[in-house]
Amino acid sequence: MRPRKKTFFSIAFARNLTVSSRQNSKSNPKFPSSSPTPSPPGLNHLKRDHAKLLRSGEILDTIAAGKLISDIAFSGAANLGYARSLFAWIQSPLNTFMWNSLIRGYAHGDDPREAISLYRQMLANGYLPNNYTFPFILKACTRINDPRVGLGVHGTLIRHGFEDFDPFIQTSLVNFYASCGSIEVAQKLFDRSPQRDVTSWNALIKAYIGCCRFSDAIRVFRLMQDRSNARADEITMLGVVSACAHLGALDMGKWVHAYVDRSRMRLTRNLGTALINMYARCGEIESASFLFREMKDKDIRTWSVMIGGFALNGLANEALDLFSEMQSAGVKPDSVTLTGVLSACSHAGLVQEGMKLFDEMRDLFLVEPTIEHYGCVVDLLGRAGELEEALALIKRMSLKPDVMLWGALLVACRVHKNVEIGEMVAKEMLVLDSQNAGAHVFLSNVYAATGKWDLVEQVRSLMKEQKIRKPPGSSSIELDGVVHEFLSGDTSHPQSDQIYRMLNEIRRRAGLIGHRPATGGVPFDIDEEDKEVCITQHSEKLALAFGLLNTEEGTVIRIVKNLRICEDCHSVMQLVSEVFDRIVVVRDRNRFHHFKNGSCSCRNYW
DNA sequence: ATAGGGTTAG
Repeated sequence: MRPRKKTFFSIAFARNLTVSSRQNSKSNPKFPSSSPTPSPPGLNHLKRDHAKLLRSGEILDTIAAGKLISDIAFSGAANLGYARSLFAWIQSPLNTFMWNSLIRGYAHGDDPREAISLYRQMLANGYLPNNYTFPFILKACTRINDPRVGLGVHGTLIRHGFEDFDPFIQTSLVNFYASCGSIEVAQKLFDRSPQRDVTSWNALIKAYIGCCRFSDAIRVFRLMQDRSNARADEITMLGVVSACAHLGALDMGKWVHAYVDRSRMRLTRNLGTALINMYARCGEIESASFLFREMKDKDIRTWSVMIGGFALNGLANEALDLFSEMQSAGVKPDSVTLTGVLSACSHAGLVQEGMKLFDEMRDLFLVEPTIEHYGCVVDLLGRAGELEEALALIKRMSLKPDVMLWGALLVACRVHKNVEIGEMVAKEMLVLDSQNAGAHVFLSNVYAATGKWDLVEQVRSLMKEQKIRKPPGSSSIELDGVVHEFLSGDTSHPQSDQIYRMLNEIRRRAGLIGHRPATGGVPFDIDEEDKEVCITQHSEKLALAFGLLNTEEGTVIRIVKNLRICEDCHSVMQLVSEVFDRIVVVRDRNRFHHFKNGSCSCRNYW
């Protein structure tokens, strides 16, 4: 704003602004509008409107003043202080619309708690909330980490008679309950919603994704197709594609891709990116790459997803090449991109490249290393056997190590069978999280492997006492669009007898060419999974047998596992790929293993 | 005069 154009009122108000706005409180208190920091976008225009209303006297008109407050409050979080001081200045009676406008602004801003405090003031001052108030305030409630406030708001809206008739409020409630983990309540409220349009369905799909119930998210999508007139839109598809990606459900994912084409939905940048991610997370890296090349406008996410996809599939060189290409294209890598590149290095054992990137992050890419980046590097060093170096890195970093970071080192200690560091790391983890199942299982396995049976008993009884259970190994495999899930030692599947017969057959044929199980007699055995279930019944083996039983010869068998694949399963998969002449693709917690002709794409480095 | 749903990560 040029100084000459300033009106008396805008200057007067700009002063007022410095009192209430945190942003400007550090700049020159006398002439904030001439301070070198640029005004938030649109502020000058709003100040002009404000000045005009003051000159004409229209500021006394409730509707005009309300509109101005609303415009300012929603013009960006930085202007909220301005809106609030105008609100405080208003002489004419306030109204619900003005309160709503401010609450909306704060609900979407940096400090949603302030929306709640305004809402309370509103009620305390005798203003009645209306149907618009509740979506705003519930938005704020989903963003703070305290369900009690939202529960209270729900109570208030019931008292005011707003429950079960307004679809906007109903959807806001679905989001709120989903945000605090009450998916059942969210589902019930959805069921009671009077009209379910595409937004209501999208909210429910997102609710299931939020609690990792991906199959249910897809089930909801199917219900939406079959039982409602709501037409899926781009946001629906983003959710469904994401669910397929998490599940590794390739057939479903392909179907969704075809659906997008068939319904002539535009393949937007977001949807394209989501589909690339889906293909990459289903192990179809060629399809991912093809789609990536097809896409005209890519953003940082598109690049990051593709780089991360190569990393996940163990294609480190492709990831690094694409990283260079991205920079040549003038796209600045962000924190997520670097996570992808570092994990590519870690999966391929490219220690020097990875360390170089890590050292350059701050200065060259202007990305401050986060605990996630440290996680990649600990993984990189640890997997390469440089456990001391990884430990030293954790010790000298300025961030406080979390359980995940120690966990990365623990995994490396297990792989390299390092008891000393491993024991120390497990104990560090238990300090941060005394209930951590992984650390307990590690210790118990270490003590068992080294014959310290009294200590084994101690850990075991402690776990039993505190009801600490490691999540069981689980593998899923998709057949004709249905995802079948197997737990370790599972006998609940209708085909269970056949599956176990097939497992015997696999063992017999593997034995013929010299395979011996990688445990029992092995002196040092500290796998990720509990020893309660025999490794011959690991979930990925059950899924493999199920796949062999139910698919034609030559069909690729795709398995997704929730934990890391164990050594014995890995070698069985290799053997099956040779003996049964099948391509087997396993996505474990960490990465892909593509088995073909008796060997694995990870080259036994994982 | 105002409302609800958004893809990436160890």
